[in-house]
Amino acid sequence: MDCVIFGFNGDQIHVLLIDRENRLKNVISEYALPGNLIRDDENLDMAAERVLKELTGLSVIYLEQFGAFGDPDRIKKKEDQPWLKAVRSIPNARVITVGYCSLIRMSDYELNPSSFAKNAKWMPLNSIKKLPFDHLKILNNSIEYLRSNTKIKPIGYNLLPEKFTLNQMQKLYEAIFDKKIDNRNFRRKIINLNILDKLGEKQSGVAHKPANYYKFNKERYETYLERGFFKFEF
Amino acid sequence: MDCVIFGFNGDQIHVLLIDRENRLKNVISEYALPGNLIRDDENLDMAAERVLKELTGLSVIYLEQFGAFGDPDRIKKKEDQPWLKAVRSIPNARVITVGYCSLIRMSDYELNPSSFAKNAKWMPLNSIKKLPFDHLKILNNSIEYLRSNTKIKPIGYNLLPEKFTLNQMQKLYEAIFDKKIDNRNFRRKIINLNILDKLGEKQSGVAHKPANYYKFNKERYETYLERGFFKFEF
DNA sequence: TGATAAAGCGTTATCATGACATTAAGTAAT
DNA sequence: ATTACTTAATGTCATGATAACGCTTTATCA
Repeated sequence: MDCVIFGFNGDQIHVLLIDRENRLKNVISEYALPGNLIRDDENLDMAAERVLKELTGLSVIYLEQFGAFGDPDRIKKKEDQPWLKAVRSIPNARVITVGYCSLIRMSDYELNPSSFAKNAKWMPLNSIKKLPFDHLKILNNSIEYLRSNTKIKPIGYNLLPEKFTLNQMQKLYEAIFDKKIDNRNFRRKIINLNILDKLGEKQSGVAHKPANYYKFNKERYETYLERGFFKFEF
Repeated sequence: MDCVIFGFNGDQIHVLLIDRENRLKNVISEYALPGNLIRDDENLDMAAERVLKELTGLSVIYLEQFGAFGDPDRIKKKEDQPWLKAVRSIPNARVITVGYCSLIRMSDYELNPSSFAKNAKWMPLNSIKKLPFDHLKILNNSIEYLRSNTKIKPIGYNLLPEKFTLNQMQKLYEAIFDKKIDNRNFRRKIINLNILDKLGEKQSGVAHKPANYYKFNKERYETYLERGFFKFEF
C-alpha cells in the first residue's frame, strides 16, 4: 500500500514524502512515498487511509486507487535492504503494492508525522528525481492517472481554498498539465460548467485590480459528477 | 489475479468463464472468472497471462490491469468454501486480487481448457447475474473500465474480424455502450479517423445491398494511438 | 418485376473551440 | 494629484465537430 498525495500551494504541485531515517537501526535519511503493509482485517480503501494517517497525520482525505505494482524485484535494490531489514519481519518477502492517490490543498493540513516516520514533508513535484523501491514508477503512474482523470472531471474541489479566484484555479490547471492556458477561454469554459458561485467579495490589499472570489456550488458540482461527463481539456 | 475476457461474435458481448466443478473434491458446477494465485517469481502482467493460459488455453492476448480488489470478506461467502478447501493450501488466507481484462474476437480463439478448469465457455454479458466471490463486482468494474477506455481509443482492432463491415463495427459499439447510434454519423466519424482501409471486396449472398469490407490500417492505427487522442464518443 | 432489406450518401443548424487585444480597477511611487 | 504598474476581466470571429434527419442504391426473393 503506497500513497501519493498531491498538494497545491497556489503555485506548484507538491508531493508528500516521508523520511525513513532510523538511526538506531542504521537506516540513513531518505524520502519515500508513505506506504506500509495492509492488515488482514481491513479492505484496501481503509488500509490506504490508515497508512496515510499513521505515517503523516493526515486524515479524512478522499483516496483513489490508481494501480497495482508487483514486479518481483521491486524490493530487491541493494540500497533498500537496510530499511527492509529494520522494519519488516520477513525482509525479502514478495510484496505487491496497491497505489492510492489524492489531491489536497496544502494549507489545510498540518503535518503531524508519527514516530514511525521521522518527518513528512512536501516536495515540489519537479524536484523529485529519485525515490526508493519502484516509487518513481508509482509516482509517474499516479501523475498520468491524475491528468487523465482531470480530463474527465473538473478538479479543484479538494485542492483549492474554500474561496478562490479564477486565476488561482487556472494556475492549478496549468500546474497539472504543465502548460499555459488562454485565460479568456479558461474562464469561459469553467463558468459555463455552472458549478461555481461568484461571491460578492473581492481580493483586498493587492496592488492591482482585485479579483472576484468564487466557490464551488457543492450541489451542482455533485450533480455534475454523477451525470458523468467528459471532454474536459484545454 | 482474475481475468475478464470480453469477446464479440458480431452481435453480443460475451465474457469468458470457467467451470470450477470438481466431483472428486465435492465442488459443484459453477462458473467463475478465470483466476488463480500469483507466483513469487512473476510480475503481475506475466501472472495474468499465465493464469489465463492455464485455465482457458488462450494466449498472446493483450491484457490490461484495471483494478485491485481486497475486501477481507471477499472469500468468506459460505458457498465458496468447498472450492477454496479443494484447491488452496490455506483456504481461508486473506487474498487480494488484481483484475486484468482484454477484448478478443471470439472466432479467433479455440478454447482449450486445461484439466484444472473442467470447462471454459463464453457467456453473454447480459445473462450473467451471479458469480462466486466478488467476481460480479470485478466484472462490473471491468465494464466501466472498458467503456471509459473506449472513449479514449477506438476499439475493434482486437475484437473485430480481420475484415469487417462498418455496420458490424457499429454493432460492436452499440453492444459496448448499450445504445443505438446514428449510422450516418457513426460512419462519418470512423471514416474521418483515417485508420481504416476500404477493401475492394463486398459481402455476397445477402438478401440486400452488400456491404463493403474494411480492415484496420495497422500503421495509421498505431500512429494514432501513440499520439494520444481523446473524445471518442457517440 | 415488384417487394423487401440493409447499405450508403449529404445537408443543415447548432455548439464548442482556439486565437487574439483592449479596457478596468486597484496600489505604489513621485 | 498624477502617473506608473500590475493583474482582472471582457468580446468577437472563423473554424470544426456534432446531432438530427430523408432519400437513393443494390442486392435477393417471391
